[in-house]
Amino acid sequence: MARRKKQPVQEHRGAIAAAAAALFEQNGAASTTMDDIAHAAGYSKATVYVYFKNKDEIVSLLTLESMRRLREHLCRALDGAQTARRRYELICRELTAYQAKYPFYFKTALEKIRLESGAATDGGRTFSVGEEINALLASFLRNGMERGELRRDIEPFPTLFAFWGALSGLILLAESKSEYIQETMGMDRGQFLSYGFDMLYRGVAAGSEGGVEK
Amino acid sequence: MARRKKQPVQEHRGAIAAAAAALFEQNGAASTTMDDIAHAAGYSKATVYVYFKNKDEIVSLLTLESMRRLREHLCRALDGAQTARRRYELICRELTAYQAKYPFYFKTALEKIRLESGAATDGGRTFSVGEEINALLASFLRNGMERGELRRDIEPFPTLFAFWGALSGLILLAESKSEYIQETMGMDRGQFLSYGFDMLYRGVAAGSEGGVEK
Amino acid sequence: MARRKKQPVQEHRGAIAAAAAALFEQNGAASTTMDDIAHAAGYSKATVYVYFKNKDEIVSLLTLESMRRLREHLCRALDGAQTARRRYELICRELTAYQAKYPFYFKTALEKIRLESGAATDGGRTFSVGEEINALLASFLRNGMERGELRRDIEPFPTLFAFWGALSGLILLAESKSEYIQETMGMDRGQFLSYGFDMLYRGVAAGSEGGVEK
Amino acid sequence: MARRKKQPVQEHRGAIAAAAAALFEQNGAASTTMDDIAHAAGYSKATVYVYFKNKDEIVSLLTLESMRRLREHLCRALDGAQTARRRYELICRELTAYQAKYPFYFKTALEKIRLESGAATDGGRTFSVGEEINALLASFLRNGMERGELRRDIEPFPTLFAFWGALSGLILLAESKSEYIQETMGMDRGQFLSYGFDMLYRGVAAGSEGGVEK
DNA sequence: TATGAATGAGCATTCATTCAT
DNA sequence: CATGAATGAATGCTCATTCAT
Repeated sequence: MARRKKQPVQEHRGAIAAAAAALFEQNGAASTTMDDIAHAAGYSKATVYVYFKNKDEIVSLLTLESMRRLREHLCRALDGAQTARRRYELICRELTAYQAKYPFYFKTALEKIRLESGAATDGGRTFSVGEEINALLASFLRNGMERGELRRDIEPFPTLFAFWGALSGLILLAESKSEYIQETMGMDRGQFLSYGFDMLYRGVAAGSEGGVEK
Repeated sequence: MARRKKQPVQEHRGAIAAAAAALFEQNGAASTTMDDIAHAAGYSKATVYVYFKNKDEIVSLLTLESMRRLREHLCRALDGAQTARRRYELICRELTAYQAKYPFYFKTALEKIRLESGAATDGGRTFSVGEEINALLASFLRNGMERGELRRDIEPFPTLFAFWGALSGLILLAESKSEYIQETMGMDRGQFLSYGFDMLYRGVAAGSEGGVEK
Repeated sequence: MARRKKQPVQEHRGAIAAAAAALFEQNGAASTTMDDIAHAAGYSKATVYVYFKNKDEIVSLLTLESMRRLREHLCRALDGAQTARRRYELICRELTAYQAKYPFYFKTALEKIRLESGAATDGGRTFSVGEEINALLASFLRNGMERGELRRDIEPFPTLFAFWGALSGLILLAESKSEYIQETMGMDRGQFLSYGFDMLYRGVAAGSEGGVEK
Repeated sequence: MARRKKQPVQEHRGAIAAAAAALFEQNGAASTTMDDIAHAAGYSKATVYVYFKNKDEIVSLLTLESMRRLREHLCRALDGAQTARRRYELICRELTAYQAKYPFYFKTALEKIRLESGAATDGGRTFSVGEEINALLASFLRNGMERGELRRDIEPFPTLFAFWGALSGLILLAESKSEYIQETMGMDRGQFLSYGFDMLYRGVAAGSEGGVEK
């Protein structure tokens, strides 16, 4: 009896969250007002407060969602192939696609991954998802090492983090400067990213072993 | 006549900018009010508006300054050594030091480098400095290739950009998650960054040539 | 037919009023929201509006109730003894006890007694109860005069009102400053009130007659 | 130089406070909005915030002022006569006049006197003034006892407090029910108050000694 | 009757910006 | 040139009240 009525709540939350996501995408979360969100969602501001306690709660929900979506994308990538090389390509492809589809979500997820240690944004679930993503990538690295495709002297965790930093920086730059890149190098975003992804991969690929002395 | 009067103007602008920079560093630009800046600089708020049209103009100037400072740091790095490997190390060291000293400036510069194509932030000068930095790094890459230290099949511009993206992402992540890194891997920020820098370098170092087939 | 249906209505109103009273007691009427009341009463907010037109109506009802309760307490006091002195003591005891038990109700009743001439709070019934209380106390005074315990030159109504004002002020002060009183005079609330009650009584007791010339 | 400019600030504060006091008088402090105050004072809401940090600051200032004014009135009363009886009359007259002139201030002062132990409303100064008022009245009582006009068995502090409670209750009731009093007893406020003041005085006057046995 | 749902009208507070002097 | 003074426009958030079902 109670259940039947509670369904719509999630729909309303979803509608509001969707409107908010779109606005956040355009102007950032800070510059988006509750009024904007309410109006975009077709509700009054007071109604938004019926479904969300806070502006923060909206942001948190969006963050959590973006993290989960990212995790799904990565899971799919790892499941789609066996070789490390191929898996890496899929990871990059998924990340790129995800960024293209949900730029705000992507940015948010990255930021959260960078800062997750902060207060529990959505009951700590965001943090957990971040950990899961880390675990996913760590297993990818370990598997690649075992297969002999990746260098044996790399340490999974530092490598993983370094990769995260480098990959996210790369993708973000590719997005914000795609026009510039197109003009000065005649490459579209995808080509540039492929180039960058390759470069990063070479840093961990087995063939590079011992190649560089300090 | 005009010159003589313009000198003090620059001094006032400088004093205000310095005060603003310090505040931005601590609380971020958004959370710093014009009141804060005026007070910290020892001027009245209205006076700040005599020297800067906008809050934005202050931010832009600071951005330009941060870009210039960054350029100086990089120049010093390239001048400090001959081998590509050593130069790379110096670049990384300078970047790390710069980030440690002026985290806000660093972030700003990176963001600007990523987004500079936007409106003329300070008369287009910011853009120019960005171009200079790019040129600087391009020459570093080319020189390294000529010396045989770097792979001959890399293309300077895409590589350069990919490097920027990756490096900035790496440094930013190292900063925002230094605590987490320390706890989970027992590495301090410097060690983690060294590890990441090495990884990135291997992607362009000569020894890796042919090591990876697609 | 009408009667049978109206019974439950009173029960609902009672339940809501009870919940409201408890909340008002804790946080005051202004800080208590209709949501709070509805939730505490186990109804939906809209249902509360079925039984009460207004928040004000709830407050009014509670006021009426508090007046009635006060009247009962006073009746009991007057019935409990014959001498004026003893009756006075009982009145004071009842008032003090009532204030201790229902501070909000007490305050409300006093305020209403002071202001009742205002708009008809609950159909004028509150006013009537106030009148009854006045009559009760007037009869107490008259009886005391007849018995020779109270001064013969006092006029019942002005005395009665003056007593109300003085007594309520005394009790309210005793409550709000009980801590301060304890600290500075080493008296607890009850002792202080006894002292004050005695003081007031001396102003009307027979023995004081002629004692003061203007 | 700085001084000359700071004068107007006090004037603005004064104007705002005056407007606020008038509004508080009518609708109470809680129901008066900053908008109301600003509008009544002829300023914009933002300007009010230039001169007062908070709504609370306005309330606090008004409270302090009302306490000080009350203290002045009482000082004047004590200075105006030598006999306790006459002094008492002057105190009552001053209080009545003060209440008639500044009903809100009066109410506020009484409330503060009742609750002063709370947080420092205006730098603790409000509390101090309250203490001074208490000291003033205590000296009045002691002096009256020494002169043989007041009972020797009264204890200054409890008596003082009891008097405060009773007097304030009396005056407040006289004000809020003046119409009712007029109608039912044919007395105006002043007459009623005189009557009540006399009644209270008899409770402490020397002649009443021993008149009442328990 | 009972209520889930929705909201209009506010509210205290902030801040970048303007302008007369 | 420098500034004291003033403010319009928001902003996140609250709550009594209404209404269709």
